[in-house]
Amino acid sequence: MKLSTKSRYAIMAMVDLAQQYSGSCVPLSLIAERQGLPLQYLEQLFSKLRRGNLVKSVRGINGGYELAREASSIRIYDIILATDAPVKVTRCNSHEAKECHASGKRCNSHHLWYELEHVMHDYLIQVSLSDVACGNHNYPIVVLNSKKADNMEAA
Amino acid sequence: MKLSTKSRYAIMAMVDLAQQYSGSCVPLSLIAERQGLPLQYLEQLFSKLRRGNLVKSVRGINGGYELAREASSIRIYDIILATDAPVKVTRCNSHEAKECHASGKRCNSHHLWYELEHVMHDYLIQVSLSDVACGNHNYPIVVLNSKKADNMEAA
DNA sequence: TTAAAAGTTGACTTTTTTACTCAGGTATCT
DNA sequence: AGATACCTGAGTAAAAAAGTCAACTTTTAA
Repeated sequence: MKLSTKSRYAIMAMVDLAQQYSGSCVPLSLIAERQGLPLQYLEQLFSKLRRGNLVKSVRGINGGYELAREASSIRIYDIILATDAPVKVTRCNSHEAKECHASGKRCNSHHLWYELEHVMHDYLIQVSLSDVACGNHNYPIVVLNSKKADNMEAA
Repeated sequence: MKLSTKSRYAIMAMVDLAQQYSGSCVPLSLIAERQGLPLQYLEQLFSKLRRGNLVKSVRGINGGYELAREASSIRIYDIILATDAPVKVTRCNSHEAKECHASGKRCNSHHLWYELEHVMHDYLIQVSLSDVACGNHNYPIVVLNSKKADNMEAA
């Protein structure tokens, strides 16, 4: 149950970018050095981040990267989505039930993974890049609607 | 961002066991057939489940497995813990900061993963085997304390 | 009491994924 | 022009996951 380094490195680099940015763009070589990440691996990741419209690149001398929009409007989930596969916990696809059970039906624990994915997604979508860059602590808790439905009308 | 099949198979098998049990124990070969899982792989997993005190084994002819206690008191997290590594999303260990950043300090997104792990753990600890076996839907939501702290006093 | 059924174990192998590296190319500024 | 930095795709070595093999133990029904 591990996340790949792709997203982790990408987030480290994006946080670094958000913290260091001060008007002019930042070359990847600086980020790689500061964060201790392989430069050429970062280049791959930023290629994806650019295609995902999360960063803008400036070529040529004194070139580099800058955030495409404000850090507070970039969700952590956006970064993961751009650099890694979407949040899928198992290989049983939430919509289609192929590969899920030999019979073609859904496996008996299908819904469990669906809800776990939802929980992860729900958290990652609420946290922004600026939250992480500023070191905000969010103290998340998971509320089950079936158990604690008193003062909540969530779906 | 995927969970290994170890936990997934183990949970499928445990759900099957919880659903099929009716007084006498159930041989693994039946579970393997019903769920379409490799028998000898299941044997490995049940060996761990037994060491984790989640199932009891009965040897000899007409032998098999049964739950060690009521399905409602077995948490999904227990099954994952017994068969797989604990819920760790990245390789930066929540307590020690080794491997986290080349400098030896914590990486800049350390806390994010800590909270994500917490969210997953918080969900998986609240759902029981019987919930899954009975097909209960729990509609979990994630509440951030910093944003929606109005009517909650959670830690 | 013996043979078959089922659990138990550890080592081994195959496959897939991860985490990079390499080599070359392109755009841009000085 | 040439240095700097972005950009891209292919290739690769190491690690992990997924599954297999073989041998062994316990128990019970015949």
